[in-house]
Amino acid sequence: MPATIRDVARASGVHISTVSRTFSAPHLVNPETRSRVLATAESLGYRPNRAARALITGRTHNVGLIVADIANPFFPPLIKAAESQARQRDYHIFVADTNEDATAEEELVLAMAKQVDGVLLCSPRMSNSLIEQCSREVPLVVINRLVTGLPSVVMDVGQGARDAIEHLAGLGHREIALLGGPRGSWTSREIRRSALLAARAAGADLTVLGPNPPTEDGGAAAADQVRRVGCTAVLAYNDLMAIGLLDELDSLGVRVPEEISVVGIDDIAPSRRTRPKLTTVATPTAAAGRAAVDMLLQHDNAPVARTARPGVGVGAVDGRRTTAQVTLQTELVIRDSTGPGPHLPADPGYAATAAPGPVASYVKE
Amino acid sequence: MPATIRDVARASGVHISTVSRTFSAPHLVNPETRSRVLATAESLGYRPNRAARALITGRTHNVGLIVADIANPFFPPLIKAAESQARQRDYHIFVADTNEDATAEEELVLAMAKQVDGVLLCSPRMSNSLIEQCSREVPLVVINRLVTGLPSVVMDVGQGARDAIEHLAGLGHREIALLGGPRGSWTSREIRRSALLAARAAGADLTVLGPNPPTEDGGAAAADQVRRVGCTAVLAYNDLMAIGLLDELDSLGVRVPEEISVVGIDDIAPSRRTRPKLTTVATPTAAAGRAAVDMLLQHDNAPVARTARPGVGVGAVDGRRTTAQVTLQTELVIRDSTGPGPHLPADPGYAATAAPGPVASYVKE
DNA sequence: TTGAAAGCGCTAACAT
DNA sequence: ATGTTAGCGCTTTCAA
Repeated sequence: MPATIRDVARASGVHISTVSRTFSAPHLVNPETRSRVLATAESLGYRPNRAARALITGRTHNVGLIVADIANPFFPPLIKAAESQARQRDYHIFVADTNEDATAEEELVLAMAKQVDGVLLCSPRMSNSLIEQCSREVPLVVINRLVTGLPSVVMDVGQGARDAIEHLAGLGHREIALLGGPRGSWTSREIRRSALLAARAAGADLTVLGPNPPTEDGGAAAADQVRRVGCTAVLAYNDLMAIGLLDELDSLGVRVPEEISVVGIDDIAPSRRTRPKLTTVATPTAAAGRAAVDMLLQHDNAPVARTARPGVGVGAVDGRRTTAQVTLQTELVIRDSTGPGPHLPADPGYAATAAPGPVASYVKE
Repeated sequence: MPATIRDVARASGVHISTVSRTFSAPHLVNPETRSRVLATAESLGYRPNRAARALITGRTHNVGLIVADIANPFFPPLIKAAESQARQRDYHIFVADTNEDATAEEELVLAMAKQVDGVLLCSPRMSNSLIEQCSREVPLVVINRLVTGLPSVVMDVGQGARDAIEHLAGLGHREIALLGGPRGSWTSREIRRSALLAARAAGADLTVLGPNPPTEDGGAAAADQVRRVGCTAVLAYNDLMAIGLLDELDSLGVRVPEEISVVGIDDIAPSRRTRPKLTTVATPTAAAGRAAVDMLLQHDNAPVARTARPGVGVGAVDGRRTTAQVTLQTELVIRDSTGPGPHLPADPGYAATAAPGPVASYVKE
């Protein structure tokens, strides 16, 4: 039986609305009264019930975060950053996992809708039109997808894929395979689009494989295919797949980077410990989490259209959300899983860059 | 402006209480009326507002989960399992991160208290008495700590530490170091207690180092100390520290397991990819997450002491929570980071077990 | 089987 | 500066 606003009012000899003001509009209450109320509240262990408050203010001070797989090492840094940013602004965060299932996404958004002020939708697999539909139920910020009309945060994987392809082409690779990601992934399409363009520009052949599940197993399963297409370099949709591929190639006795070069995308923590260490495109996931929370809450400060009394107050404030789209830079991190290919020009400059060893150009975020 | 119960009542020509019953006590409403109400609700996209419902029922259908560090690979599988289990029972889960800061724990529990039906407190660093105090504000299930009077889920790290020490002693190690975990960790104390006992029984010396931060850096930082104490084997508080130690020993040119054997605890995903592959004690983290949710919700089915009308209903139901303590088994996973020590008996049986290579006895959960 | 009415804890317009 | 009052969306007695 936690203390309510009424208990505090009684114990400090004021009306409940004075107690209410003490917490939600302190400047409207006499300093002396305020400190008295605060003192009794403290002694009773009173804390305003946010759910009750939300019922009338329309602000829950909660945020939803939907990801494909909590245990995928790509997400925890993003979740952590989002949680931290939210808490700093006194928001709590619901986390949900779709298990890579597109149909679970809509259901989760709808289930959360009434309890949150907005939802961060991470790497969605559902269609754009369904996303738009969801956004009519609850404010949405989309991460890792560009949806016109909706605020979104994406990493520039297009640039990243281009950098990766150019890196490989510069090393003398002309036959490159792209391990595509899961169906429905905007990031996967973007990588593909950009990689194809870059390969053409560099005079290299790009064979697209997939779609594949974005897991180690997915990468491992693609190893056979990779060998069959006769490429000398591979760009994977993400590090997890690249790591799986690395493992499987090792089991098959294929040497990396001597026989095949491998590049990942994301720069998750384990990628620094593979043998050879993985060359990859670092994506600023923590920054993305923070940015998404900021975008959501920025608009969340404006009072919501609510009328405590019928006939009073305005109609629906047509939330003029500036639907900003934020693109965060990526960075190619050259480690040891990429080396010279068959067409390496006799240019000592390239050879030096290609030499195995930590020639990393690395910038975090 | 989402549809409310009133909109549905109006549109289907019944009183709001009938709509309410349709959702919370369907058997009390005429089948025909029910399907009509359901149909209009569906067409209006109506979903009961859980916060409003909670206000009167006292059940939020939310659960809090507090961990030390979301990005620590130990936690994501636990979070994922807990979330999945909770959702299956139609509960949502708040996740919060303390950043390994003991003082943040209490604040987080209190901040969540009103919005959840209970909190899962993971690997707490605060004192038992503070935990008990928190448990008066909100039902608690503690994970990775035994607190008398409170339901808790622990992994049997005592057994795990013993297995590890016996494994090392059996390999002929007599000088073993224990890399202690963070201050305030029950698990760390438990490992220490059990490892000391096992070492004595096996006739080995155990040097305890620490406390250390439970991170790769913490493990790396301890490498110097490890060399100075002149041990031939190390048991680390967790895999993260073991991995950091492995890296640092490699940089220092110390060969593992030839010069020093290393054992971790947890069996997090990256431990399968270290070179050499890490011998470790597997802890069933996913099972722990599920068990904790089950324990919390099991008691949560009983109606809460609430009176919709003054004078009616019973007083406080003195929640007779069966404060069960669940202990989950651990399992030693022998990989390649442990090998023969200086006192290895000339027993071919031991030698075989100690031979490098995957002699893994591995059982997941 | 359904309707009426009270109230969960809180905020906000209005009155004083 | 404080009190009064209505009501957020919902459940739950009680009466019909």
